[in-house]
Amino acid sequence: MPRDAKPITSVWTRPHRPQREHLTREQIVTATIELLDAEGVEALSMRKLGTRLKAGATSLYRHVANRDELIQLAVDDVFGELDPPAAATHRTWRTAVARAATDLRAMVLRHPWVGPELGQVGLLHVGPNAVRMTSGLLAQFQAAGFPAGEEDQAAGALTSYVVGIATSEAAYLSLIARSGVSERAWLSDHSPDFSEETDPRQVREDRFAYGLDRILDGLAGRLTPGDHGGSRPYRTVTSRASPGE
Amino acid sequence: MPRDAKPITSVWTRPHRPQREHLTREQIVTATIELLDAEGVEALSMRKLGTRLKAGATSLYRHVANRDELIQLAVDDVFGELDPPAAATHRTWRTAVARAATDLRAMVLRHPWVGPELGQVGLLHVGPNAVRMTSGLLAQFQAAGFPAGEEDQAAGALTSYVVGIATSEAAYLSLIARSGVSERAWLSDHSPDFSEETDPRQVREDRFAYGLDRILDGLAGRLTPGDHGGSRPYRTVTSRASPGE
DNA sequence: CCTCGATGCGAACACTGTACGCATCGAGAA
DNA sequence: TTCTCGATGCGTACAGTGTTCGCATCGAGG
Repeated sequence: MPRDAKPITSVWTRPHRPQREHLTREQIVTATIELLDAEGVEALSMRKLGTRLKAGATSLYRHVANRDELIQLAVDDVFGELDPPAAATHRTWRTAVARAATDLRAMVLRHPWVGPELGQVGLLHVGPNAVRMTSGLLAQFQAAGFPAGEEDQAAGALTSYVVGIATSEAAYLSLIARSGVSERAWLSDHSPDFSEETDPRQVREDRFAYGLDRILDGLAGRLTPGDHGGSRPYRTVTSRASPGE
Repeated sequence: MPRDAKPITSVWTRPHRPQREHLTREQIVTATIELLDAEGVEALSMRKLGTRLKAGATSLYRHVANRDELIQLAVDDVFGELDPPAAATHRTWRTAVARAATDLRAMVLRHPWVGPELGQVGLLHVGPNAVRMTSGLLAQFQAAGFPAGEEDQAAGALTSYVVGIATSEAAYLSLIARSGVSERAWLSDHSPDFSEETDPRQVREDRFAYGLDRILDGLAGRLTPGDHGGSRPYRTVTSRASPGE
């Protein structure tokens, strides 16, 4: 023990009680999600998060490598809110898939920051909860009896649509929320042809349901009753020169 | 003029030549897009942008209000790369729409930062170029002869899918690019079942085409030859308790 | 009781967006 | 020509960021 120590603070002013109940990764992630939900991703700072947890900012780094990693953890955590997609059969696949899609949309709307974040990190390398969700969905398409190797593409198409529309919905809602008025008030201010009678929330839900049903229609066309795994070509129109990458 | 001025730098050291060819908003936006394409949205800083333009960082604020506004301008600018969707008829709508979708995907892949940014700001309030694109698409659906009031939802469903899948594709590609290896090498390292013969780019294009064709199939189901504007109910499966908002 | 790894955290560093005020410009007025 | 005045460039400064480092303190195991 070096004796040339020169304590500026006396022994008595020095804090003594336990520095802190130990932090947990779970606690941190939970607090992160709260903060993200409340103030958005730009407003998330390690120091703010620290004080919210009654801890020093740099203490968080004992449990989490990065701000980025922290956000990834938060993303995967909210995927845990979705209960694993129900098992389906050839007869019930459509309802099951529609339900999973609706749940996913609701989750993205509950956490408006999730959409953009998914777009920065990709859906695959997100974490166990996200994986559980996507593979559950895949299982539903397999149970539906899609041609071999096509289940992937079907599931991917569906999630792309859901995440895409829900993300833009969430952005729109956050924009309105930040302006402080109700959606209805905002619409009658900004949209010339908006009837006071229509329920904007219902409109959004109908839009979502419309697209969802069209996709399910299109996918159903790849199924014939009793056809389990036959192979037909599916390219009809598309495919052109490849985009610059 | 106060005479208590105390110039530290002598008159001779003071710069004299024209401070700068005047900056333009266009120049700034172009440089912004270059920087965003090259290094991503996190790496965009006003100072870096300034030096790249051989200008002081704070000079930019004479032409642009915000970093955020700057990014919005960049987003709208890249929408200008898309030529306005071609006019379509009842017979040609499918090819026309497919082409617009493919172009949009290519644009998002060229500028990987666009997807997430769209998810933060919403597609509508982005700018004239984006508006031109969406209304061009809408016109194609109108020409196709969709039931009245349904063109909106059709166009929205399609763009949601395209933006959704292209954004996640772009994120995946950026991830690989940052790791420094080719997509093929990355896949054979990270994906257990990956045959060396398959062309990963083709796979992605097929996935995109598959989903696109399914949506177009589903939408086509709402059209009957000669049916221009009749009204049928479209809800089949969906609609449940509304999500928490 | 002592030791030692795990944990908390204050201080510091490099960097960010941006407000402010001054210096300088160039076009039009006198 | 000379003067003026709005537009433009930019140096400085401030509050805030993520993250590293090293020390202080803890609590479990010998």
